[in-house]
Amino acid sequence: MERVQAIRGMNDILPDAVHWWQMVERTARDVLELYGYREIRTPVVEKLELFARSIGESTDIVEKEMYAFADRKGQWLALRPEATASVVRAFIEHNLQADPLARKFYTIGPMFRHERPQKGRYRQFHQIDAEVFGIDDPLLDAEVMVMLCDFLQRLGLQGVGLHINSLGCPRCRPLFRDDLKKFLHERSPQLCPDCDRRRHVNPLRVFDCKVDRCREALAGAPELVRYLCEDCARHFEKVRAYLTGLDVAFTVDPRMVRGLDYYMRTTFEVVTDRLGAQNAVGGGGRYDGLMRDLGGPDLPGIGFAIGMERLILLLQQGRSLEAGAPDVFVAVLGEKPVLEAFRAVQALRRSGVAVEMAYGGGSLKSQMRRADKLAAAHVVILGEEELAKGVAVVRNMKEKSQTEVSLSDLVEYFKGHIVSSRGRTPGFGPTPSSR
RNA sequence: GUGGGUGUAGCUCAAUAGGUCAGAGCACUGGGUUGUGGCCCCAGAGGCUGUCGGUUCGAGUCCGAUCACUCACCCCA
Repeated sequence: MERVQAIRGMNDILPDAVHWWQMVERTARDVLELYGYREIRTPVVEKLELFARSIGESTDIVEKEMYAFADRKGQWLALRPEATASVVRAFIEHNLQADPLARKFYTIGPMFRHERPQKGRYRQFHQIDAEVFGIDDPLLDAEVMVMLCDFLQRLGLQGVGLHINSLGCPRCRPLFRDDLKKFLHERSPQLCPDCDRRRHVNPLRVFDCKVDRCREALAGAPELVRYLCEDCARHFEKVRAYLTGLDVAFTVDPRMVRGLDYYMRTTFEVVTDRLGAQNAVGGGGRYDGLMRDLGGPDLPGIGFAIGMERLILLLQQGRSLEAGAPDVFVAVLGEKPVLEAFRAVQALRRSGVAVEMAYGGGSLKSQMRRADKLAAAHVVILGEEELAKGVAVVRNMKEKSQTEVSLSDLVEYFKGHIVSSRGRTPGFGPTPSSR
């Protein structure tokens, strides 16, 4: 029989990996809510037009990477390739500007892009996405980046850098664009075919080109920073000053351009050199004209997205997350203690201790083996002798020590002895709970 | 979308120049064992060698296609 397989580039996340996802999501929610962000959930499918208008008709995402299709009534829809457009759409649609609490949003979920799969790049991938509307103070730009760094640090992520740039605004960018076009026109013969095409549709993107020939040809090209209008220049300056003031390390990368048309002024990326070609772990920027362009109020906006697959790939390079192992394994010897053992197991579970037991009994040896395979931290042994005395033998598997504990004190005992709790990452220090 | 590499049990890998070739280790299940695990011993389960087609008396081994994975381009999170 031929078997049905998952779609190319769309992956199952198996139980072994799910712990990482939960840990990352939990940390993200903790941090985001600390900064005043509230969760919003929008549909995975939207009208195609929404993305065409926001991301840009001539971007690669819209031109050749979207999962677009007509539904049964012939309406053009698309699987969302990113989250910003949907969040902005929802904000406009529900008139959220009337709600003073509705300024900072986050959403976590799957995005879809039809690209050739590669390490850290999949057709269904997941993003943690944050958006803020209605504030144009550069203080916010800095805060957004500080939060991003805080989050990554909380996860213990190593080897990443923050790159920032300013793309100017509709007032100053056209000047630069024109000069750049002129420059590219002159250098046209030296450019690779891709760039020669790009210089017409989206000239800024030639800066992204990795072909040596192009990079050489670009030497002496006009630099965006020099074209920034007074407002943009001051804005950018303040962003940098705030970041420096908060001891956030960053690099100004004048050649960093983003692939979505809506970005302006501040843009930033968190990059790594440990993921091969997919070096961006997270990225975002300001998009002050977007909400107006989508038919809403003229409110500024800024946001970023983090690629969860990439993030988890990086985290897994560093260390292993021990999860799924029970804190305690209860071994029962003989028939009589079974009920008492079951009651103890339940009491422990209800107090937050993860407990497993041997179904079907068996020799102590076989139960110990079972406990070992499950990597239980402690084994509680309850046999007829112990039952008669009202105690249980508690063995610490790591230290190979054991003591007798009164059955009524078991819960108390483990509250003080559980070291590894679910979902925590060893070595990172405890993840503070939000409550 | 373009180019390179790979594809044998859950995992890591064997299988002389096409000819008992479908194997091993780990993991898994049961037992050795009615009171102290990780070792050891025994047994068991698990693959129509990614799939389809071709060459051949005969293909895991050669050829083609296809699918998947992977790396790079491209793109971006």
